[in-house]
Amino acid sequence: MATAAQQEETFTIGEVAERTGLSVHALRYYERQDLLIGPVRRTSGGRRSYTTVDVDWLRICVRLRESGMPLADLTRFAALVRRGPGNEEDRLRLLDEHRQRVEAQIQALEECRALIEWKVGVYTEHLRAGSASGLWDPRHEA
Amino acid sequence: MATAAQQEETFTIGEVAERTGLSVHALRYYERQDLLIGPVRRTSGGRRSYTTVDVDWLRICVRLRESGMPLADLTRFAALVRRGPGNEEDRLRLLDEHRQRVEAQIQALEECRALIEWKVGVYTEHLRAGSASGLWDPRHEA
DNA sequence: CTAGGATCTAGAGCGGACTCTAGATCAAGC
DNA sequence: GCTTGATCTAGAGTCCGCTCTAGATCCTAG
Repeated sequence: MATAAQQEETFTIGEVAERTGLSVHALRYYERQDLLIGPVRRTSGGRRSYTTVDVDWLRICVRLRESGMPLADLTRFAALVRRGPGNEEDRLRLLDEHRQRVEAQIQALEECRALIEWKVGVYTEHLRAGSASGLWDPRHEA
Repeated sequence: MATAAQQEETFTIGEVAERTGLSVHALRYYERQDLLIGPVRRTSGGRRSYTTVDVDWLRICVRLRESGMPLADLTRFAALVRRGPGNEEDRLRLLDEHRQRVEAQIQALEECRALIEWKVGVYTEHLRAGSASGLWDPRHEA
């Protein structure tokens, strides 16, 4: 059965590192920080054996981290998921708060981009108009 | 003369903190890191006396920092400005590199926002459809 | 059987950006 | 003159998110 086969698919820490972009160090660190949804299985020899569920979750973590969610929040979110159904409002609240932060960030970045574009324009103009003449007052520019 | 008066306008470190949103500690720190365009004047008593030029520059710094420019880059940029005309290409390059990073960041944030919105949708739907029944398998959700 | 690389644990170290402390000095109001 | 609050310096401390180390163990290929 394809379904059964898929459920059994496991990965070493190195493979997970490849698939998520995290380092093996970071993966162990994340685990210590309790931000996986379940305890990671181990092989007979004591090596970590990750499932596709773990990998998917970690990929989400990576995205959320990239967008500035602190590890502590991810840990809280993981705890909610781990606890199972019944706290969806809490999860929703966490996500929604983060969405607001993300939107604020986008806003701020766009303003900054406008500032940069304006400055780039100023410099370009200066360069075009008077590259040879040193007639600017350093006090009035930045 | 309004112009002369404006040029003479000075601020204490506390006032600059208010106007830029930086803490007085951060302001002194920034100065140690050489990211002001000129040496800050001092009053007879040894207190810092900032000019409007300083404040404007610091506001730009704040924006660039908010968008993720490292202090080290700001220091380099300040050094270029301090050195005066003749290195506009360098400044342009610095800004342009940063603009690219900002754009990449916006991109990443927007992808993340999409992910969050999707997740929020999933949860909302779950809540609407089956808040009373505990029929989800924790292994298949996050 | 053995050599190599991947993995293990516990814990130390690091880089960035501040933040805070201590002890002294300065400045404005009473 | 005195108190109170802002500022000064030098340097230590903090927080975050990893990263790296050491020394041991496991496993796969030859």
